[in-house]
Amino acid sequence: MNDGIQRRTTVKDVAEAAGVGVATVSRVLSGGQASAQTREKVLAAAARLDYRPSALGRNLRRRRTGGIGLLVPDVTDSFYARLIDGVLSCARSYGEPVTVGVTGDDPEREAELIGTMIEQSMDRVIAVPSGDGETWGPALRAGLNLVFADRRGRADVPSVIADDAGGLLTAVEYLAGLGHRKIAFLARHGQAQRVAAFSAALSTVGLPVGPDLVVHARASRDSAYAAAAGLLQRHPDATAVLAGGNVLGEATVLAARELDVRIPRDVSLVMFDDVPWAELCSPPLTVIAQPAQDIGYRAAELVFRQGRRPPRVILPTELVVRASCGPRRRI
Amino acid sequence: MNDGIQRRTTVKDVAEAAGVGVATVSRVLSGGQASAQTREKVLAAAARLDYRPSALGRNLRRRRTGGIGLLVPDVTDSFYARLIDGVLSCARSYGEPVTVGVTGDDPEREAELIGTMIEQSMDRVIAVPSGDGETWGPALRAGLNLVFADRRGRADVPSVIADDAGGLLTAVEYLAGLGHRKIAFLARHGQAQRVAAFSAALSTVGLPVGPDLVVHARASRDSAYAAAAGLLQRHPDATAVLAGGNVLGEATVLAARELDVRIPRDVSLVMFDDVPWAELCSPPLTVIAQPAQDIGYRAAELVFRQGRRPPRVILPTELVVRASCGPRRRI
DNA sequence: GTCGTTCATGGAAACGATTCCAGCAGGATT
DNA sequence: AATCCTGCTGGAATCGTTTCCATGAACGAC
Repeated sequence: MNDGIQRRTTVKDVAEAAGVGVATVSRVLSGGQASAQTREKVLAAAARLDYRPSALGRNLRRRRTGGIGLLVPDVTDSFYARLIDGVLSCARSYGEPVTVGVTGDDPEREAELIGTMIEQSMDRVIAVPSGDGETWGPALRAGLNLVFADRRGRADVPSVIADDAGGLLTAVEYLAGLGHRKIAFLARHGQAQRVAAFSAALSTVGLPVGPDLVVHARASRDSAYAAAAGLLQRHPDATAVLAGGNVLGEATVLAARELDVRIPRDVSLVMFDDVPWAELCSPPLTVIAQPAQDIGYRAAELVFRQGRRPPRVILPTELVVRASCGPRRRI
Repeated sequence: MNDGIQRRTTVKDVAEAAGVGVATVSRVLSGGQASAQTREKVLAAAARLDYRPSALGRNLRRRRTGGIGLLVPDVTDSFYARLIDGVLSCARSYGEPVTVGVTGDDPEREAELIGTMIEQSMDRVIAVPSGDGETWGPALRAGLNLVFADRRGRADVPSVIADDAGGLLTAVEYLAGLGHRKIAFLARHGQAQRVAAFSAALSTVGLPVGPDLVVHARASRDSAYAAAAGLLQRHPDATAVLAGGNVLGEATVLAARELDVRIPRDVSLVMFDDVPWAELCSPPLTVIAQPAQDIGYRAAELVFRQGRRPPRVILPTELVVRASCGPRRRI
């Protein structure tokens, strides 16, 4: 029984076994020119020794890791989980590893993770940015290939996002059509853009825009619950709630039950992001579906693309009507 | 404006700027011995140049990447998402990056990913193993530090798992107490161990054990749905269903609705894994809660631990009774 | 027959860090 | 005063790969 740890077989070993120089081995293995005879010898030796080139050596020489870094606020959130899945699925076809970091929507933690990425010489990074533009300065200066997903952080970085504005407008029109005049928005920090789209949608349908109808929560479930409960209690005149994400939607349903606010009789609810359980929920939730996986996949495609890239990719959203909205309640 | 890409500042630059040798710089920065005066000079120069040691150089020299690899069947599954979160949270305190791969419960893909890990010189890997023992041979021979999570793949690898057997026994006792005699188990591939525990639980309570009451599904949601629907149709005499995971539970609820099988009137359901939506579901689901995040965290702790490690860590599960189980229906 | 061109090949440098080892200064001990 | 020891320091080797460059052979053209 041999349970000793083997020394790694290197290109040198293969060269020796095949009776050629190391340069030739490297050339054959990376598809360079070589005579058929040598090629065969090298390949045979490599197979015999079960040789695997060390990514470390290669990366050091090339001064970059092919791999890609991925920064999301929360892996537990189904939306980001699907986004990650999309990125992984694209990266797999390139055979490149993906390193995942969780920012928790905290710019400081984000900056920390960016530092790690730079240390690792990651040259491709996909991120759902939480920090302001300047957090990303060092990353850009280090020359890494950056793509934002789900949010557009700064104008000079390409981004792949869902058509928030379109989805929100459809949802607001739908709610307005049901007679709702006071619609609240439960947002997550970092969704400034979505909040702006909400206001724009309100004024498009001719509803008054007030900042007091926007409530913010942090990334955690606890914070979401607190914000949702606060919203329902402090705004008894709001007859409809738009939840900015599935965690917020979940929190709203829970808080409503706790406070004995019935959906959709007392308050209507539209949630951003279609998740499997939205249909299982009681009542089934009307949602603005987002192509989370596609966002991840497209962002990965972009980050692998060498040449010039489109500054922005916008993917469509869709309002899926189920049973969580009804006519405005009588006060 | 300088938007040119900077050359990386190396230990050599710092040495030059501080007027010392490279060895001294390295020593100061990694906490070795140095006089207070030199230390200060080096630190100042490093700060001035915004020096960040390259992980590539370090890793090549050390012949290992500190980072950890993490292999799960599916990031979209809330259970594994939470497990990942636990691993990330522990890894963060060590400042080490985590590379995530998706196996899809496919041994072949798993072997492929193991290859990538070895190429990357990852020396720590946490995995939810899908392949048979021999898939992991190369990894062990390469000397990497391996810990299994959620499933125990082979005896010579430490594992962190939930107390499946205990949870199942409690659930089966509960269902038997409600009068159920024919309990079906909807399992995922790779859950052989859980299936065995199910059989054991049945015989403990004195119910007949038949392999026909166990139905298998693959990792995808589609496969889960098909399996659930098949189970409900082909086993009309089964009055209770145990779903081996949250995706399977979700599929069972959907299939039941589609087939007009009412829960819990027609069939009782217990699902493995407590997810936030279990409470929102109609009816709220009785579940066997698993500490998914803890499993990940503990596995990460283990993989970082240098010395000898316990061969197995078993974390408790808990039956959370909600409203998806009722007395045996009359046929 | 000689020259120029093409092609395969191998040695050596480079990437950026860590670490071994030798050198050297300065103080304590005999 | 000679010796030893301790503590700092810097040069050089090393990790495993890629790639530049020089060398040599083969071959066609003049």
